[in-house]
Amino acid sequence: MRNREKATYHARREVVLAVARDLFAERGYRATTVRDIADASGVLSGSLYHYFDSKETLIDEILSSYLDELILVYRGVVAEGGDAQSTLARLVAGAFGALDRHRAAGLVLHSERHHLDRLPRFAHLVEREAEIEHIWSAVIERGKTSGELRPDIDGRLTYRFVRDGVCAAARWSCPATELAGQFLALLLDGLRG
Amino acid sequence: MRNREKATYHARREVVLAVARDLFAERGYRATTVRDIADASGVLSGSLYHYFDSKETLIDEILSSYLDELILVYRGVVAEGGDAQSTLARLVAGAFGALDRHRAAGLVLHSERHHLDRLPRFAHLVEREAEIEHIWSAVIERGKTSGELRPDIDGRLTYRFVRDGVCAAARWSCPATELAGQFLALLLDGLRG
Amino acid sequence: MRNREKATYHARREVVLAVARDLFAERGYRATTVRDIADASGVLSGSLYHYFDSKETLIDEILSSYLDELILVYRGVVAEGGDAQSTLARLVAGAFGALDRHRAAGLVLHSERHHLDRLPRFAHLVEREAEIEHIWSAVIERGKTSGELRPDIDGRLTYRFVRDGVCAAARWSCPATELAGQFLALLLDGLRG
Amino acid sequence: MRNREKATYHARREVVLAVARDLFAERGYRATTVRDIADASGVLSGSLYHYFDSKETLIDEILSSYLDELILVYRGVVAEGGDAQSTLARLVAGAFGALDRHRAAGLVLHSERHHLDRLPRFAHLVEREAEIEHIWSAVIERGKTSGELRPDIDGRLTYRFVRDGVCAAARWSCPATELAGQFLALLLDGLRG
DNA sequence: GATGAATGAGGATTCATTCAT
DNA sequence: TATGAATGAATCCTCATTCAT
Repeated sequence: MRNREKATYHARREVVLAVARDLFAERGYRATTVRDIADASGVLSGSLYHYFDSKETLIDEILSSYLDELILVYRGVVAEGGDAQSTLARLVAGAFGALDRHRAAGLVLHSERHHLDRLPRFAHLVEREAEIEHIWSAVIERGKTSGELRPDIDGRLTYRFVRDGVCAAARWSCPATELAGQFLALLLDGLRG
Repeated sequence: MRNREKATYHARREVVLAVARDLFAERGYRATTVRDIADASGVLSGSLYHYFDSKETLIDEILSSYLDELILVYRGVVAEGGDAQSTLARLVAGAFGALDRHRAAGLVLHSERHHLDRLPRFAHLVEREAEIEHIWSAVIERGKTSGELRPDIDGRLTYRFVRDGVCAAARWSCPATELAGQFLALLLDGLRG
Repeated sequence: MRNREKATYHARREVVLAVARDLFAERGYRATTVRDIADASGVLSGSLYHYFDSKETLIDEILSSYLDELILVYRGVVAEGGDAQSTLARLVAGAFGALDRHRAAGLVLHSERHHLDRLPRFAHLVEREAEIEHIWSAVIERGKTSGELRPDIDGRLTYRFVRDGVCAAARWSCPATELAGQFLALLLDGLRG
Repeated sequence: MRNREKATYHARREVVLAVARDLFAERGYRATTVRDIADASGVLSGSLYHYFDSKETLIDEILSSYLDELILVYRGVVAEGGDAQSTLARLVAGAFGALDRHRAAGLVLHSERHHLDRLPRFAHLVEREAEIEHIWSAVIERGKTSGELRPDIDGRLTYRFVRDGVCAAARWSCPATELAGQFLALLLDGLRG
């Protein structure tokens, strides 16, 4: 039956994707071979190409779905309104929440962003990250203008610290909410409190 | 003359090392081939092996000299004494100072630490990083005990944020001292100031 | 069909193995390149790695199957019982029989045993050869005790002469049974008869 | 002074030759690199080429001096006359005596004869070995004709067993005279005595 | 003579991808 | 749709030999 076939196809595609996610997270994108993924998925390497055009398509889907969610969440946070501080709080919470659901993507992005960014294939990653950076920077700059946040700290720089700190956190085994809490505390009030 | 030859050898070795540093920084360790380095150094690939046993030796030397300096600097900072806040200030300054002189090492460590850590060849990196982590954690914990620093933030987690933030900063084109200043301000007092 | 595919795979694997056997026999193990084997097998060099993990695996399989058969044959001979002389006769016959079916293995072992024995990968060869040496020595020593064989000749030394003589014989174009006959006559009664 | 220089040159040449002998014996010809020899000789690799045209020249000299001596000894033995048995006894003694002074040559010849024989460069080895084989065969055939030796054993085959047995013996740590004695006893009267 | 850096062809191995079945 | 053998370019590394100094 047509539907059953479609469902099967989709189910297997998801299995492969999930396996790839795990392996990329564990070993890194480049260190994981297509055959590794096929073996761990219970299919043969040739069959992978029924589901995905290439290894790049695979990681692209993993990364894109992370960035898509991230952008969606961030846009939602900003749309909700509120002062800069509470917005930042919700951005941080959103960041760790998304990371929790896309650990592999966070890890790969953290480890291999530089490498991937050089490939034309992944130009759209750069664009998406630029939008994210813009959202954060805008919030911070608004806080500086309103006097909520100190004026002597660069928004873009701060975002970068945040971005890398969040991704790095994917490597640590610690509940997302706890990480988010500590991170926010540090970000807003610093070690001196 | 003997001395001249030695000097030439050393000079060319340094050229190769510098070229490797640049390429590793730009493209990443794995994405840079031995031939890339040879080409850019103006020698044939086989000639590289006069200077370095292997590609791993090359990156090892780059990373080790960074971590060696880092440990030296950090030990000096701690030995100088002072309260936790001033110690942290000097640790941050030291971190950015060392990074400035070892940009490639910082970048590689940031991007490929996960991959390198899995190779037995680089077990010593893990050890060295553990010592560094210990130094930082101890300072933070001391500050918490003395009341200088807030007690609700985990020292090890904080160090990890710092470590990744600093390494990530190697990718940004911004003077080290400015980065250090912003970073320290953020670390101690947070965005709210 | 599944079976057909398996059969094809196996058949081609055997082709590669046979080609490797011939080339190793003709040129020696080290002097034969993986590409030589691939070319002579009608595949590309990369394809060899579907069938064999490495060049070492290839020679290992060739040598192991020889030694396995040799040990099986020798154990059978000893289990059959009989006096020392008749046992020796059957050992010699068995040696030349196995050599006839594993000429390449005999040649490689003869020419490159010293080299291979130094590689950890081939430690098991040493063990297997030790067992073979033990079987032969035991038979000779038993003959000396029973008075069938002269007491002034060292069993281990004799076995070594036999081993190298047999392997060397693989290089000569002469029917195995004739070789075995001449060899046994020489071994038991010497040139003087 | 001219003589002094010549003497020095000759002395160093001998050192290199001796070192090469030892390394070839220990590791085999192909497994020993020119640099290994240079290092162990206390010269630099480039300097080796003042003394020897090539690695092949080096092994050639080692092998040739062995075969030269062997031929000289064998010719002397035959020229001395005597019956076939005593001639054989002196041939065996001569073989082990020469082997004792040229262990490396014996080992290399044993392990890599097949490989070297394929190179045009070493065609003369084949010729020299043919002469040696001729000498031995002639003695054995003479013994068969005179009735001293049994007529059913092929002379050439016997010589081959001897040749390989002797070379193989170079690998065993056992005094040459003892080896010669055991070998001769086995050769003439066999295990049955 | 002596040096030792430089050469460059050639070695084994890997792996994303293709395609006939 | 699924298979899995085949591809072939690319990778790191080796080493006998040369040659400017």
